Amino acid sequence: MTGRGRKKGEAIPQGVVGRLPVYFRYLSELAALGVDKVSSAQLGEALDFTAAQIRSDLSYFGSFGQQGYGYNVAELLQQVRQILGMNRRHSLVLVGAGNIGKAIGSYEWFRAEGFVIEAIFDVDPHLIGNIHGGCAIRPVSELKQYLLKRPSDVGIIATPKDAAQEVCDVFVECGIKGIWNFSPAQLDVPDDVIVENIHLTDSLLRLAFRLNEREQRSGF
Amino acid sequence: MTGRGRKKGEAIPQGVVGRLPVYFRYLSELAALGVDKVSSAQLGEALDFTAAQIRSDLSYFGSFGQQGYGYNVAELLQQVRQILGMNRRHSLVLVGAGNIGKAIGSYEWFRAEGFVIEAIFDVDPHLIGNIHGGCAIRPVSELKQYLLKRPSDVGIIATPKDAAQEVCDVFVECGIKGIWNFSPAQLDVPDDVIVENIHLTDSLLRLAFRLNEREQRSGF
DNA sequence: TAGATTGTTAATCGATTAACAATC
DNA sequence: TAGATTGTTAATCGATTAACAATC
Repeated sequence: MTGRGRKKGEAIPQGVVGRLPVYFRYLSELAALGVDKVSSAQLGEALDFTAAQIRSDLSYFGSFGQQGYGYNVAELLQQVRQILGMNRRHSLVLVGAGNIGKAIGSYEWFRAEGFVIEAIFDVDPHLIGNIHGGCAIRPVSELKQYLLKRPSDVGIIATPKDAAQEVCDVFVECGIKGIWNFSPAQLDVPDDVIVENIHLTDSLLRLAFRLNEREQRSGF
Repeated sequence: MTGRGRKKGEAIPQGVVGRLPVYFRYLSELAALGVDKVSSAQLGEALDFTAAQIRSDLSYFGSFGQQGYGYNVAELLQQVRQILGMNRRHSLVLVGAGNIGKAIGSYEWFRAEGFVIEAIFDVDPHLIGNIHGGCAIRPVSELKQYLLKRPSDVGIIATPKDAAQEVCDVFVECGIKGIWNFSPAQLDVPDDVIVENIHLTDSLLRLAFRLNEREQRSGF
């Protein structure tokens, strides 16, 4: 029931962390379709991983399958949820109510999974007071004061690059430990603060690189 | 001048591809600040990589530095641009004019770097004809016919999950070789088509996982 | 020249995979 | 029971790093 118990305390490799949400996403789909069992071989086939890798990944956290049967979809999904820390509510604050901010703020899935945006901030005086996803937009000058009264789990940065580090500093000062950064800035934070970046430009450039590589390969 | 020439033809490892845009981003910053030289040690310090890794990454593509000096920023930036395939124009079509679509469409940096959105499509009849970033929004029913007349390098999927595969299939059918996917769908494409995903939910879940892990470590 | 830093090799480290005993 | 599939070990593979000769 404990799986790879000997590894307790060891950090989980990046690769594993990266695949867990993929497992979650696919198991959710299977559950929604009413599928009730799945084997590591089937998961691997669908997600383009090897079966061994999936079993090895899961074994960092426990033993969730049954020999000769595979995994119960609902149960494994619940376990993955647990592993990802989804079984508690997370409070988020969002800074930046431009297009990206609005996109994030209106993603219903987040709220449904317990990631609740509690407040939205922006510098633009024209936006202040507007309601978005049930939240009034507040002036960013009040961010610090707000956070000191109502601590938050995650701070979202959806500002232009130039404002990003400044906002980040306020987050850190107010005790936020998780930052979700949509700006192209490379944020500087203390060791105990976790930053997850969505760098759109990096993503597009990786695509451009691979397109280019592909052309060289076939083109001539 | 050729660097690791012996490796010609070998595929470039994922890790290297992932770091190239980071180099590009930082070199752009240095160039904007007027810095004219940089060593692998300084790059490593700033970006949290080892100096050896940076030199090793670059050596896949050539020899761009000088012993005892380091790298000329402007020159290395130009080389990285070249490596990433940024020295040519890319045409993009965008499907989905919701918040995310609008965010992408209004990102000036893309256009400035030669990634030009040529057309925007949506299903919503209310949006048809609206101008966004210089583009009229067209009905998605015309997507195929449009692409057959005006081939495009990259197709962007900014639709809800349910429409994603369908749009993807049209892209593939019309010869698009690069797909930038913002939907949570796991797209099914032929081997010669490159998909670059921006999975917001995966990103948030990685953050949640690491926050959770952090708490276990320190919390008790 | 002396000092600095590259590009590359060899050594190390870590992640993936194949194989299989355990067992449902 | 026979067949299937797990969790885990050992082998393999690949990526990172340390070290250094080359040289600006």
